Amino acid sequence: MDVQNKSGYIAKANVLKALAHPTRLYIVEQLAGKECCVCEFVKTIDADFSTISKHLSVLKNAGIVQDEKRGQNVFYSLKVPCVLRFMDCVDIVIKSRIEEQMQILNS
Amino acid sequence: MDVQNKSGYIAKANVLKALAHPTRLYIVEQLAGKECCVCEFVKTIDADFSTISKHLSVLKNAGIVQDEKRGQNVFYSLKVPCVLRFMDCVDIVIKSRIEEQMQILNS
DNA sequence: CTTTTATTTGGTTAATTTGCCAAATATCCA
DNA sequence: TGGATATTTGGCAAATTAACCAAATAAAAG
Repeated sequence: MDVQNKSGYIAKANVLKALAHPTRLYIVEQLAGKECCVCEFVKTIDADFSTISKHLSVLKNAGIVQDEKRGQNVFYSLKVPCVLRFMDCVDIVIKSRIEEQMQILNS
Repeated sequence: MDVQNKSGYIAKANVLKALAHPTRLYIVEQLAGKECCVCEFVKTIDADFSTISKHLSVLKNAGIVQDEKRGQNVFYSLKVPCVLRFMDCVDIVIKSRIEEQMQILNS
């Protein structure tokens, strides 16, 4: 890994790091195709609202979501919808792991 | 996020977490289409070989790569090649962030 | 203009991750 | 067998991340 590429890998890793949290994955999935108000996440996620706000800001800083204030509320939406495609591949990884476990059990 | 889905999100996040490190991203890219010996990573990555070995084991435990010992060497290969598709979308996120910076500068 | 509601920010502590060193393992070669 | 090479594992200290509480900010309603 030569020096000029190193910062590139750091930048890429930071994007993935922003997604690599159960609550943030949930948020991103909820944002598939629609925008959501912070207030909705506060209702459905079992965590302090300040914690939820910080998760949203991690996603925003990573460039994955964008926000817009309207009245008292802040609405978040996906800025780069291709992140939703990650989920399919992640599911394949998990399924492949489960199949492996099954094979071990049946042998 | 109801309770039955919670562990699903944790599992998915763990897969992404395994990818969310510059060194591990580099490793995964190197494994695109070919297998690599640990010894090659030891040559090209500027870190202790024990550190590299641990990164490989993180990827292995996540189910992303597999290993095979042949003689003195251990060869790693991608088990779930679809992870390579992540890179394209990550690049889009980063590009979109850069374009945004440009617009701010030009306004 | 004071109060209420929605959200963000600051600060602290606990948990997790990372990287190095040293030691253990395993294979190969003399 | 004994030594050299390749890789993994254990352990520890430093760095990063996460969660909560309390306080700050901002818009809306009374």
